[in-house]
Amino acid sequence: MSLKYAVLGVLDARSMTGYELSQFLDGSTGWLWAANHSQIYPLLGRMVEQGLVVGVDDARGEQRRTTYTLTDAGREDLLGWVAGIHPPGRDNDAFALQAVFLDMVPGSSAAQVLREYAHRQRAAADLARQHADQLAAGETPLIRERLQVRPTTEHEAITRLKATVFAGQAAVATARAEWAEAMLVALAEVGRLHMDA
Amino acid sequence: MSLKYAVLGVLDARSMTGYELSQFLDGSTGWLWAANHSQIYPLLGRMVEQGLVVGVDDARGEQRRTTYTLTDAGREDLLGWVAGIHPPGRDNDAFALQAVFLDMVPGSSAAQVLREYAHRQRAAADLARQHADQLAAGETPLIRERLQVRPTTEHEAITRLKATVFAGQAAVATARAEWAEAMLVALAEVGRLHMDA
DNA sequence: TTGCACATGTAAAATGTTACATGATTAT
DNA sequence: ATAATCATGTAACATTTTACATGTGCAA
Repeated sequence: MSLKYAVLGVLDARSMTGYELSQFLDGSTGWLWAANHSQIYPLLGRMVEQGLVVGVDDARGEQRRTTYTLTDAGREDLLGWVAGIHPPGRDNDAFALQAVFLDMVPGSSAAQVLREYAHRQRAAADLARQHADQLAAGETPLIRERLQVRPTTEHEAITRLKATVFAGQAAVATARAEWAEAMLVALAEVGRLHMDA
Repeated sequence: MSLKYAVLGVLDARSMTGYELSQFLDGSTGWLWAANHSQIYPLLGRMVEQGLVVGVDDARGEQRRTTYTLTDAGREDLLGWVAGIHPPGRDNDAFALQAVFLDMVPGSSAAQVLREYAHRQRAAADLARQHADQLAAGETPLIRERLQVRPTTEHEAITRLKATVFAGQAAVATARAEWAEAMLVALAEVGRLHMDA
């Protein structure tokens, strides 16, 4: 269900083609929801059927393409979801699972796993912090479009709230990195559980 | 793939029936991987075929049941996975997605969503902290069985590492709760974005 | 005797990933 | 010309959730 609202939420800022949407959601942008284009194209079709978006054929030369725009019904659906309280999704964490068995393997392997994870989480935290800063400066690809339809008096509040979301993501990623680093410290202090040689 | 290793990892501590396993993984225990019994029974069948576990028929009266035990091949598979570095899984976070659109709805709704989330994360953090404490005291359902097959000199190191895993989970959940609380503060400071009346 | 815990499965649907497939446009 | 980017889809597979389905053992 969340993918649907990720799409509606992006289209609320501005109309896009399926291709633009799939780039936005392809994971490399560090945005909040990642999905493949193979999920997005069929979903857009279903959403058109449901009247949540309209697709306007907008060919450039021979290159066919469709630009999707949020309808009032789509916006209503989005607002209902955003205001609602939803049951928590699964929070299965593959790293935690691996970490709890790390005492079974040589200390050098365990340390490698932990360092790699910590490194990735630090990188994720940096990305999120950058995003928060860009948002606060009004430099993200969508924030200007979003603000255009809102009263100027609200602009500061809106950017502040959105920036807090990404700052929070950064804080969580940092907590995760510190977690792995705490395990590295524990590993070093107690000495190698298994001889490496 | 992770479910497979969650099962192997539990069976490494002690043999269990499918029912016991599915209770262990049913989410209410606050363990690291949750799954339904409808996933576990077929998986156990496949794992028997692959020689990772053996199932011993162990009927109690007329009540049929099968107890599964890790094989050497199963343990080897587990150790290989634990020592390896794996690509990060999806970290799509439905709360973050909802949070970034919270400026679109009345402040009272937004505040409710944030309070509910913060409350849940505090509860999750408490559970993880409790688990860490129980682990350190050797009181979790599996830690004693696990330690039985390990030299006494390693016991402290093993429990310390495992406790750190759950302490880390608690820290991450706390970071998430603080995230939501930071958004509540931002919401209050900038005033209601929408009039509630 | 009724309900709960034990015990094991299958089926259908939703969701997500990887691979396959095609063609147009633009920059080098 | 040729490679990268734009643009849109389908197919196969894996994973997860929800529902359906059955039967035993035990305690109130």
